[in-house]
Amino acid sequence: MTNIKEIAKRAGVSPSTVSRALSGKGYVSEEKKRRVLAVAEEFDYAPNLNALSLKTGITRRLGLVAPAFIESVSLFTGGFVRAAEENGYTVTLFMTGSDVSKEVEALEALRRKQVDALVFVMFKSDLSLIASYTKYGPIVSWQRIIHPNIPSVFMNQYDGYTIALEHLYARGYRRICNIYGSPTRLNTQSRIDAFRDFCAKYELDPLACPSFDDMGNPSHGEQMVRWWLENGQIPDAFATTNDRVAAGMVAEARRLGLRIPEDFAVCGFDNLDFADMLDLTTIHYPVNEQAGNAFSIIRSRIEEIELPLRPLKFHLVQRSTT
Amino acid sequence: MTNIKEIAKRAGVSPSTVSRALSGKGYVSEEKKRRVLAVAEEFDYAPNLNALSLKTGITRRLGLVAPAFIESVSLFTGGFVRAAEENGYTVTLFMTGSDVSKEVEALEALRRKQVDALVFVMFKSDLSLIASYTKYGPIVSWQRIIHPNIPSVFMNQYDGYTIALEHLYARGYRRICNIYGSPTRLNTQSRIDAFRDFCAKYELDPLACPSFDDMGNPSHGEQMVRWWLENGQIPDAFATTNDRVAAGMVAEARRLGLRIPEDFAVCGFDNLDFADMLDLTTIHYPVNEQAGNAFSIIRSRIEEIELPLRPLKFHLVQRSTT
DNA sequence: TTGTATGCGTTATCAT
DNA sequence: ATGATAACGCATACAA
Repeated sequence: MTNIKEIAKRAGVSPSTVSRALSGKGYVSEEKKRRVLAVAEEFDYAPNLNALSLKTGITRRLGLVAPAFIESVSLFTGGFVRAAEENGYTVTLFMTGSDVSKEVEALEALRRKQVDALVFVMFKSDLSLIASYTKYGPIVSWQRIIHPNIPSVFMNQYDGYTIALEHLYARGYRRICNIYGSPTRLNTQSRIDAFRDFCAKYELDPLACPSFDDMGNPSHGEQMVRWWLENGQIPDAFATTNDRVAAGMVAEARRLGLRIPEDFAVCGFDNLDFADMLDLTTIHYPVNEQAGNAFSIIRSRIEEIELPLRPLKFHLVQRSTT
Repeated sequence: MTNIKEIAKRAGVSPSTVSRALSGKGYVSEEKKRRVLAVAEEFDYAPNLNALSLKTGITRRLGLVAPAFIESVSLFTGGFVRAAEENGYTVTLFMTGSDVSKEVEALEALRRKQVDALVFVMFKSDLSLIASYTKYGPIVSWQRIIHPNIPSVFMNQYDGYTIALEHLYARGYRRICNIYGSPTRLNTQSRIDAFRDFCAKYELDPLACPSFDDMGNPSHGEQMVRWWLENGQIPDAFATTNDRVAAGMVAEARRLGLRIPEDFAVCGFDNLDFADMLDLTTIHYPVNEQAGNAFSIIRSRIEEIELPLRPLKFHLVQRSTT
């Protein structure tokens, strides 16, 4: 509504003086400063951020790109928004539904200067496509990738998965069945490596139980329980790709009258909210801290400063399913 | 980087012709249009949205204000973002942690034209404070309030709660204990009314069991189970304020070796994701649709058009806890 | 159909 | 210490 020129007229000074008085940059006499501030107050002045963005080329807005706002994505979003707001940035959402064309829209928003930088929580586009937009602003990824221009705040799940396996071993389980996620993900490969090394260490047969790929939903967990019943009930423990699969197993086992951990143990991964409600043993994945690091990387690039990253560690949360 | 003036020079036309060619508004010959488009493509032209916002006074950005991004808030956010993006709007997040000063920051963002409108998912500020910002743009609320300038997309929970009570009655429960949320919320009052009318209809004594106020977390649910054990085990069913409290009850009952629904029944409210995993009977609350309506109200005000709102209905989701 | 000129609100540069 | 002026990138009223 009311702009700097208006305030200048009312206060009997020039627009530049008003600008200086309000921003605190540059010289301005105490008397005029007081007058300007009073007039600005009186006429309900508020700076127009679009003009500022145009002038400076900086929006202090960051884009967050995710397929949907469920569970761990929400957790990441919360952590990222908190870090951003603490430092005077604002976060704009881009929800893709795993649709590549929507991902491009987010990239275009960066190109058109709607945001200063982007964080991709999860994506499907070719890495090279995303990388071609880094010339418009910093881009970081949560999803584990390796690219010279796109830092990723991933954690190597080798360590976390090893914690799960060691825990199961310590509890006496020897016939462990692995339920993996997407085989194309680097994290899946890390888990496979962890299991191989674990078996070698304790001289277990890695092929004693079959493994399963591409699991991720509660329904997959339910499926696994039925598989267990119908195929000799061999495994005495399941190490799962995430808490959702584990939750599906727990729910289905209960419906079928099976007892956990007596019939078989289940270990989740992530430690989402509902893991507590289901009393699920799981591996805590510090999503909040990863989000904070994602922001720090972005900020350090935008403001050209060095910022420390918080070290990240998995840990076991033991509950009643093991 | 490259702007309209630059393209104009390269294409041998005036900036306004470029503007017209790119926007499709106004007359421009086919030949020049082709030339301009080719040059724009070649020089990687992208319009600067900040300049556009400054010029037009419209950002096509909406602010969403919420305390944190957990559970039903995430659900609402997802629905709102989807609706917004489908219509060419973008959503910026303001996370308040229930801190009033953070809510003011969101209001200020509206005043400073960083966003065109705001939706308050939940808030603590005085309604009059929020209302004083409606002169800067539309503001709508999910939280149930009544104010002439701030539409709310609430649903009257009288209906939903009645569905829960009728279901419990039909399943044979007669000693129903109400676990309410914050007593200052209008929705709590609606539920109290629903229970009163329900008791009258079936000639039940409304005071047969005590009611509880201000519950909301799983820990409150755990507390309720212990209360039940220590105080004569009177109620045969609990109608809870939300799924989180219900989940706490289910988890604690399991730990204590109680059987649900034999020892007592539990009915949740909301039908969040984990309700399915816990096999919780609950009342489905169409959050997505409410978010869509919130967006429609905002859009109708911004674009000054009439938009229909989707009718909303609760329904029962019967699972194994009743 | 096209081009010129102006303004959106702000800040930075440069005189004064 | 202060003010005039230009510039950020775009759209549009108006003239041609």
